Amino acid sequence: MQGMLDQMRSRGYRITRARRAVTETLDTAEAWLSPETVQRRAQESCPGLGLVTVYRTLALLSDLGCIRRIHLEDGCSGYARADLPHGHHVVCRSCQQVVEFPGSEDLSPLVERVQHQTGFQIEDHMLELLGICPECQKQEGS
Amino acid sequence: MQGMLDQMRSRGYRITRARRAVTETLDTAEAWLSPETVQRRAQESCPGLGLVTVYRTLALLSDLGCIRRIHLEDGCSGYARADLPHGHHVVCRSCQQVVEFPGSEDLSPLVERVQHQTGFQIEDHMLELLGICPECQKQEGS
DNA sequence: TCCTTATTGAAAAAGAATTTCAACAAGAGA
DNA sequence: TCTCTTGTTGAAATTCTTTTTCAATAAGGA
Repeated sequence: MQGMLDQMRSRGYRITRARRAVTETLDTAEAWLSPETVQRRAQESCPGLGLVTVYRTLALLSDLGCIRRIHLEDGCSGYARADLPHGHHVVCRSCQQVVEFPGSEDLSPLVERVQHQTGFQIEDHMLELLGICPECQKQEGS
Repeated sequence: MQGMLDQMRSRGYRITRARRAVTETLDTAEAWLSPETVQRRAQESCPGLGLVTVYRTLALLSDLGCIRRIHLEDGCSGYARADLPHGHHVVCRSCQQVVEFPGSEDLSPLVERVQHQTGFQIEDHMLELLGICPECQKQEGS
């Protein structure tokens, strides 16, 4: 979290109350958050925080690579902390919990194959795993 | 394409001029299409086709598994034909061309690993490769 | 503490997707 | 082929989301 604010600072962005609140909210969240949820939670430490500022800060943090958009069937406007430069997320379908996992060496053979078969020059990939987190598994069992 | 219409029919949906046009548009497209683009193209065989109907038909085809949403950095409202039950797409960054490639045996080790490390019960995944298609590579060269 | 200027919030605007509803047409049955 | 039922359509209105504009504010260097 210090990391996020530091990155902002080092790139010349000012550290405001609003940015601090949004950043902290995302940094301490276990789950992916919608802009509205970010606003609601961040308002606890920054009363009156506007949704516009939330959107702007989300864009900023996203540009800095500090957070990453979560893509789901029904909407892709959620965000979660991104600690790893080339990380991906496992997402819980029932409670929105997210856990990041590192890279994708495992993908190399696949990328190679597709590159060959399609002739595409592959430069990037997006990967996301969907499932049920341990906590929700327990609840389902009962 | 007959396939898409057949699926609709067999599930009791009526085959209308509008649905025929939207379905054909998506079936013959080389690239992913936005709802607006679908409308524009489909209107050639179905004049006056409304955007509302396009949205409805996209939702229907998506439910039937005939098309799949394309996820990109800046927006996820594109759709492309999905022939393979568990296929994924390679997407060209410069011209939006898409090619489907089959499954993900390659992913099993990764899924296993993440399952172990996080305790998540992983049920599904989304994967998309991004790059430059052969045609656009040539143009870049010149 | 002062001053410059990036940042903020409110309102307005723009954009995307959904709901409502009367008119229409697909297609089963006569 | 004609009729009738009912699913489907398009237009308008509505809702929801995101972006732009702009005057007021506050961050942080001098």
